[in-house]
Amino acid sequence: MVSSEETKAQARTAPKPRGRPRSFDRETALEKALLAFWEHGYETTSVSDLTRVMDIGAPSLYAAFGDKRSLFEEVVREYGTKYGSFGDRALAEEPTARAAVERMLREAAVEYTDPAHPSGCLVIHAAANCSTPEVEQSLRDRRNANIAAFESRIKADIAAGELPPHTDAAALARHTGAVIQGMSQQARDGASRGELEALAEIAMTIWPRT
Amino acid sequence: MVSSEETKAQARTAPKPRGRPRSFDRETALEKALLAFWEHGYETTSVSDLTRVMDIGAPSLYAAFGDKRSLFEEVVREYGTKYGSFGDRALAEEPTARAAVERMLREAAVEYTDPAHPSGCLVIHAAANCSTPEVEQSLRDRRNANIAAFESRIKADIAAGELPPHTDAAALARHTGAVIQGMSQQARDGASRGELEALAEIAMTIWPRT
DNA sequence: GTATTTCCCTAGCGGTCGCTACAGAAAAGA
DNA sequence: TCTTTTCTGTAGCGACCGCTAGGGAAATAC
Repeated sequence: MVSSEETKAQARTAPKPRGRPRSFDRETALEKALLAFWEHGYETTSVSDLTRVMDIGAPSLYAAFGDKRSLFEEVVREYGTKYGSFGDRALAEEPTARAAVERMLREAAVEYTDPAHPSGCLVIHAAANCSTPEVEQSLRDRRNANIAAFESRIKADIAAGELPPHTDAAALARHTGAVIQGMSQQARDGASRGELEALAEIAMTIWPRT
Repeated sequence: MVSSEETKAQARTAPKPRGRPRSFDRETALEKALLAFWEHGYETTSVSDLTRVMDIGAPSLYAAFGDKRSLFEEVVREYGTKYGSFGDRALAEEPTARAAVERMLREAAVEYTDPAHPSGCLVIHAAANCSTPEVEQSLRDRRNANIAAFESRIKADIAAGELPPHTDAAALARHTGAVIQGMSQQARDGASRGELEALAEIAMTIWPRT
C-alpha cells in the first residue's frame, strides 16, 4: 500500500523525482523532532540533538526542513493538528461554551499527563525563555488567539441566552486561559493589571460558600 | 549611617578588609543581575549580558559571586525576599485561607504587571526550558512547595471550621497554583492525570448558574 | 617609603552553537 | 553505459558560550 508520505506535487505531477531519493522518512523524522522540541523546548534542543534523534546528518536536515526555525515552525503546525486540536474540537462540537470548556479542561488533564509523549503543552512551554524573538512572538500570538477564541465562544452563548447577559465574557475567557497556562505566563504576554485583577476576582467564586 | 552591604565577618572582626576594595557596589550589581535574569531567563542571560548590565568585568563577577549558577541562586533568594514574599505574607497575616488567597491573587495581579520591573514571576519563568538540571529542579521544588503551603493552609481552615469538612483541600490548593502558574506547567512538574482532572472539575464551579 | 593583599583588565582557553562547502554515492533519464 | 540530478557524510566555518590565567593597578599594613 502506498503511504501518504509523498508530497502533493510528487503525487500529482511527477510520480518519481529525478535524482537520488532521500534515505529517511520525512514524517517520521518530523515526529522525532516534535518530541524533542516538546520535551526540551526550542533553545535547549540543539541541531546536533535533532540530528541524533532524527537519525540523519545535519545537511540532510537542512535540505529537508530549511533551518532550525523553519523545522520548529513545521513542528508547531504538526503539533497543532495532531496533539493540540482537542480545544478547537470541543469549541466546535459542544452545544455550549460551558460544556466546551469543561470538555477541553478534562481532555487537557488527560493529554498533558499522557505518558506516551512529553507532558504539558508544546506551545506554552517551548519558548518560555527564548532568545529568538520571532519564535517567541509566534507562540505568544497562538496563546493570545486561544484566549480570543474562548471569549468569542462565550459571547455567542451570551447572545443565545445560554449565559446571563451581564456575564464578563473577557474575564471568563481569561480565567479559562489561566487554568490552561497560568497567570504569570499571561502577564509576560501583555495582559494588563486590570485584566489580571478581573481574573483574580472571578477565580474566587469557586470557593465553597461558608 | 553604615549600610548593610558589609558581610557579617567584616562588620564584626575587621572594619576594613586588607587589600584593594572592590570598585562596585555588590548589592547594586546583584539587583541588575536579578532584573536581567527576570527579564530573559537563566539560559538566555549570558555571562557577557550580565557583565554588561552589571557594568563589571567577567573576573570581577566570578570573584564576587562564584559562577553563573551561584549568582543565579543568590538572585532567586533575593527575589524571594524582595519581590516574591507577598504570598507568604498573605498566608501568614490573613485570618482565613480564603482571605489569604484572595489577597495573594490580587497582589499578584499588581506585581506581575508592575512596569517598574519585568512582568510575571521569576521562579516560574526563568527555567521553563532550562538545560541545567540542578537549576530546573531547584525552581521546580520551590513551585511545588508553594502548592504544598496552600494545601496545609486550607487544611488548617477546614480543621478550624472555616471551610466545610468535605472540602478537597488538595484540589483547591492545586487550583490556586494553576491560577498562578498554569496547568501545563504543573504537568511538567509531575502532577498526575487524576490531580489535574480534579483541578479541572473544581475550576468549572466558577461559572454562573444558568 | 616598602611589602602585602586584593581587585581589575586584557586576552584567550576549550567547547558548543547554527550552519554549510565539498566530494562521493545513489538514483533517474538518455 | 553515461550523464544528470539529488542526497549523504566528513569536516570545519565563524561566533558565542562559561570561565580563567596572568600582569599591572590600587588599596592597606608596616
